[in-house]
Parts: sequence; structure tokens; C-alpha cells
Amino acid sequence: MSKRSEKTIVDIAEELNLSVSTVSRALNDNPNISIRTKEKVKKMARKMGYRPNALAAGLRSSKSKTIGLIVPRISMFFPAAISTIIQNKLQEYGYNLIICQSNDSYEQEIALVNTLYSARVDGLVVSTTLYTTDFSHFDVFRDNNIPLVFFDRVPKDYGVKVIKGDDQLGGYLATSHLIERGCRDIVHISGPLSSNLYVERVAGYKKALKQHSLPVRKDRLFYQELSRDHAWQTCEKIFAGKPYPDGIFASNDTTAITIMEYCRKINIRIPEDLKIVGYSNDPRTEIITPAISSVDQYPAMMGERVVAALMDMINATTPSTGFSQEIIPIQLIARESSAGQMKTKGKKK
Amino acid sequence: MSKRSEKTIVDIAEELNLSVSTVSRALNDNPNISIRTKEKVKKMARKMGYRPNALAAGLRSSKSKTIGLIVPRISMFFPAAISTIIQNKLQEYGYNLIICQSNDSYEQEIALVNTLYSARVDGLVVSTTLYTTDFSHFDVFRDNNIPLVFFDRVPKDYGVKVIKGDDQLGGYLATSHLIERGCRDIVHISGPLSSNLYVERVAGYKKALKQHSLPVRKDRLFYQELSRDHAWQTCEKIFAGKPYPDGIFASNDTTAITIMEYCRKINIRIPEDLKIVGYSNDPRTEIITPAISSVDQYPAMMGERVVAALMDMINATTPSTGFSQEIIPIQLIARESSAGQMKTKGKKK
DNA sequence: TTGATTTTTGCAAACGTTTGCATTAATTTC
DNA sequence: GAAATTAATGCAAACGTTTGCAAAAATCAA
Repeated sequence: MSKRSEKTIVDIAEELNLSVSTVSRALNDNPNISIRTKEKVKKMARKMGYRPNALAAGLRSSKSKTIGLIVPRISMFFPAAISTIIQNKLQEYGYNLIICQSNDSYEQEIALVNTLYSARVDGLVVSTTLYTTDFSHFDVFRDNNIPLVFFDRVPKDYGVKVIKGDDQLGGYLATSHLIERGCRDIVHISGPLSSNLYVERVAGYKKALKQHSLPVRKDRLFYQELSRDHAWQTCEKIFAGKPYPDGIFASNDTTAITIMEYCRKINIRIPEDLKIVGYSNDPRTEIITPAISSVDQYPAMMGERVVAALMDMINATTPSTGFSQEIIPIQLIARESSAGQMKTKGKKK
Repeated sequence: MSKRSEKTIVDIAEELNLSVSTVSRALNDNPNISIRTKEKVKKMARKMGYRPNALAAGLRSSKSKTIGLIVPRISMFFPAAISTIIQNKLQEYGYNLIICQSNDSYEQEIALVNTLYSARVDGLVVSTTLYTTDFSHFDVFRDNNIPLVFFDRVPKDYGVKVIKGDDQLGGYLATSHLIERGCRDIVHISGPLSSNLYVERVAGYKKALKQHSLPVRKDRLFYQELSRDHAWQTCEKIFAGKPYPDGIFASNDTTAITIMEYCRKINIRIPEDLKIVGYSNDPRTEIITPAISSVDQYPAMMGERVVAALMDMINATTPSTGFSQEIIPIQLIARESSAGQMKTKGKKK
């Protein structure tokens, strides 16, 4: 990149016979500047096509007005929805957002954290990878009192601000819903327990079973990466031999959708023979047939809470310390995949 | 953000009794540094937990090692897929990616362009909004010889590097496919003609009709924003009165999916009564029933070509000037939504 | 009008790093 | 060993902007 014919505040200052500090104050609406001078400066800046250099401003002021966001994958519904809300809200505050994705790789997450620190972002928002169990790469942010907020996939016992859905309640509602609809033999396909979000959904599943005096069976609990391929393989196991379950609670919608595809292939009717509930209320759950019941996590609300927490921390006069947790409500969205009572196994009560 | 206890290269230099310029050269693998000094410096840097300040380095060197990306919406399949490829490829070259979304707003696109310029990104990659017809806000990049690449939604006559799918062929293949499958009364739902990508798909539609001696009917051509709501409204018009068309080529998959939903509601069977082809091969087209035929645009290849073009421009010793276009192949993926021959209107040839 | 107070502006340095050029050190050649 | 050449290192300034503090200007009160 060659040296540019870019105008700087030095050019504006010379043109108006002012000092560069006056020009800087004028352009930044500093209280200690006369209205008259401010207008003159801004007019000249427009006339000269002046464009600030954010690198210089950030270096001098130690404020980049930029927030870093790390999500596992932007192609996933929930992270993409939240990213959009976060970007839009931050813009209202005059902040820029750098969206990064870890591709669910711990190593990439570490590299991104370091890069964003090097870029001197004013804050960091993170939904961790499935495999992040050691959070020390975030220490540099926490220890330097740079605002750090985790959402959705959050650390346990890391002493920072976390904003998450009520995952245990989500697992409980999903499972209870299946029970209410007549299911008595319910599978739960969970993500890896390295992520405590899935731990909680499992706990909700178990709680619902226990509350209805149904046994928690180990062979009805699966832990896996929640991809289409893994879901397919798990279906092969589940339906390898009878008796088949009559309900499946899947910890994400990709898995739920895959279960449905699989069942269509082996002539298991949804919801007559098997009811399904997914998680996250991905828009795909609505467009397929039958539409899939799913737990909605209110991404818009979560995104707004994330930005509000960030702004509080950025504007605070003293560093906030320690653990703080905010729970975003969740809601079960019942659709066709879990409709009606069991045809063959239902017990009328 | 308070002043940090951050180590700088000055600290390293003092610790090793070297100059800061030697430390800088050592950390950056400059050829004019001895292996011995380099190892000593890097070891000390690691020991001290040194983290570079990208703002300072970028300011001084006029290279931020960062690329800006502007897409309409990251929640759309195609932009999200390309963003992922671009980020992964750029990482191989040691570049960071700032992902921004314009939300299909011209004003937001302008603001993002200015912000990214102010952040002194080393290059800019853009898929424009639906409504971008004046490209002058990109002048600052072009005129300062900062690498600028457009993809997918690209400007016409702006004299820069563009990488796009073969949209006319895509429209032609989609329409021809419907004709081959027996359709004779084909609707085309296009995006707004402000985006020349849709202009070309319309041209392909018309070309296919003409080639098969079918009339191009104005009342079978619709121009709209390609959202679910608009698609629903257009369906209401299309199916307001008979005769219904027997084929629909939709310029995006969201529209195709919506058409299918609508038809299910009014008992039009897909593909028996009406065949559908969408565009972009969004993964959703596969999971719904019946699966939708769609034109695949090879996002991975496009992402790779974008980064290759960027790197060429960044590494070029002389600025590249003028228009350069690269066409990425497309392919029609035939699925159930366009299967078989028409039952009632088909003409055996 | 003078003195006190407040507002505005300028000076100078800071921020952390890179780089052109000069100097020094090391290596090669005769 | 001396001279020439090459490699490595240091000096000083640059990059564009912000900010603490001092100085100047403006305003207010007596």
C-alpha cells in the first residue's frame, strides 16, 4: 500500500490557522471548543474530504471503538442471529464489530483471542467452541479489565459476565412436553459434555423423567458432536433394534432435522410413531414437514443483553470483578413433530 | 480503558541491551537480522508475554493486515458460506477479516465503507446491497489503489475486479430444465433490477423461453425483494386466478421455499401440478419435502477466487487498473420439486 | 476599569512500532 | 595484514491523533 494523498488534521489546521489540538477537539465534539470554531473545522473537513485514521486515534487514546465477537460458526442460525443484533445495537453506540468464527476449533479460538487483543478491541464477546475447557487464553482480557462477556456456550467457574439461556429448564420442558404427549421411552441426543450447556440440558431431561417416574436409561442417552453426520450415525444405533423409542429430544435442530430424514427413510412416522423436539428454533424447523417442535432461545433479547452488559462495563468507572450471570428465558415452541398422543402406546390418564 | 501493564518492544530492547529497531526486525523475521539475535529476542518476547500492538504497527507501516468484507446479511446461506471460506483462506496468508453486514441497506453500506477505510483495511471485498446503483462511496478505495473486489452482487461499469456466477446461464438452465420436464407456462420471480445479477437471470429465463419457442409473457415475470413476505404476496397474485402456471423459476431459495409452502396451503401438488426451481442451493432446499431443485453457485470456489484476486492485488508491484471479471461456474441441482413430466399438460415429444 | 473567573486555544509530548540511512561489526578477498 | 565487501545493528524520525497543562482570550462581577 503506497503512501496516500490523504488529508490529515494537520492540513485542516494549516488551512484554518488553528492548532491541531483545536481541530481534534472540534471534530470530536469536545466540550472545550467554541461552536463557531467547531463549525468552521467541520466544514473544512468536509470540504477537504478528511477521513480520520482510526489506527492513530486508537493508538493514542487507547480506545479503538471496536468490539470483537467470536462465535463457533456464522452459518449456524443462533450465532448469526445474535451477531446481527449485536452489530446493530453497537452501531447505535458508535462502536464497530469484528465478527470472527472459531469453526469450533479450540486452537483457532486461541489465535482469534490473541489477534483481537493485538487489535486492541475495547471489548470481547464470546460463544466458546464445543471443546473449550481451559479458558486461560481469555486471561489477558480479564486481567487487564477489558470488558469480556460470554454468551450461550459459557465458561463454568471463570469469574466473568455470562449471559445464557435457561438450558436446564429447556431440557426439562422439551422432555416434559414429550411425556405429556404420551412418550414413555425418550432418547436424548446431547452435545459433548465438555460444554456445560449440554450438561444442563441433560440435567433437565433427567429431571423431567424422574418427575414422571420414568427411568433414566443410559442406552437412551447419547453424547456426540451435533452435526448431521453424527446424528445420522446415532440414528443407526437407536434404530438398530427394537423396541424403538417413542420420543427424541435433540440438543440442536440440525440433529432433530436429521432424525426426521432418517425416520422417513425407514418408514417411521413422525409424530405418530416417534415424536421429536429440537433446540434453538432454527427457521428450518418451520419449513420442513412435519414442522419440528423446538426450544426458542430468544436470540434478539440475548444480543441486546450482551450489548447492554458490554456498555455497562465499558462505561463503568471501576472495573467490574467476578462472576455475574444473566439468564435469558426460553420457550418451547410446539409444532407437528410432537403433536397428539401416541397411537399405539399411549396410556390414557 | 485504563493504561495497561503491557510490555512493549522498548522493554524487550532494554532487557537485552539492543535497539528497538533490532527487536522489531527480529520479531518480524527481517532478513537483516542474525539468527542468534532473532532467537534471543523471540525468547525474551515469549518470556515477557509480549503482545504486539496492531494499531501502532499498522499506523507506522500503512499495512493493517486486515481485510474488510461487506455482505448483505450473514444469515443468508451464500454470504455466510463465502465469508467462512474467505476467513479461512486469509488466515493462511496472515490476514484478519472484519465481517460486516449492510442489512441490504444502501446507507449502512456507505457507513461501513467509510468505517473500514478509516480502519485502514488493506483490502475490501463486497457483495453489494440490492439497491446499490451509485458506487461512488467505493471511490476512496479504488482511487487510492486499495484492493477492491466485488463478488456475487457486483457493479456494472465500475472498472474494478468482479467475481460472479454465470447468472444468465443459471437462469437459462433453470428455465430449460423446467421446459424439459414438460412445463410450458413458466413464471419467473426475479429480484429488483437495480441488481444486475437478477437482470442476467431474467435474460437467461427469456433466452430459454425463446429457444423453445415459448412466449415471454409480462404477467409471468415478477420483480420484488426476495423475502418470504414478498414471495407470499406474489404467490397470492400468481394463484389469484386460473390458468395457473406449471413451472416457477425463483431467483432465490427463500422464495422457492415460500412458494412451496403456499402451494401446500392451496392444494397444488409439487411437482405434479407445478414444478419449482430455486437459486443458490441453500441447504434448506434439501431438507424440505419435496426437496427443491436449485442452481448451485459453488461458494467455496468463489471464496477462494476472491482471496486469490485480493492477494494478487496486494502483492502487485504496480496498481491494477480497470475492469476485470471472473465467472464462477454454476450447476443445476435437480431434485424432487421439478421431477417427472407434467401429468395433465405434458406434451410427449 | 480592574480583577476574578471561565472558556478557548496552543504547545509539546505521548501512544508503539517500523524503517531509511548511517555506523559498526563481521567476513571475504587480495 | 590491509582493504573491500557484506551483514548486522543503532539512531532518529515517521505515522495521525489525542490530551495534560499552560497561556491567551473572553466573560462576569464589583
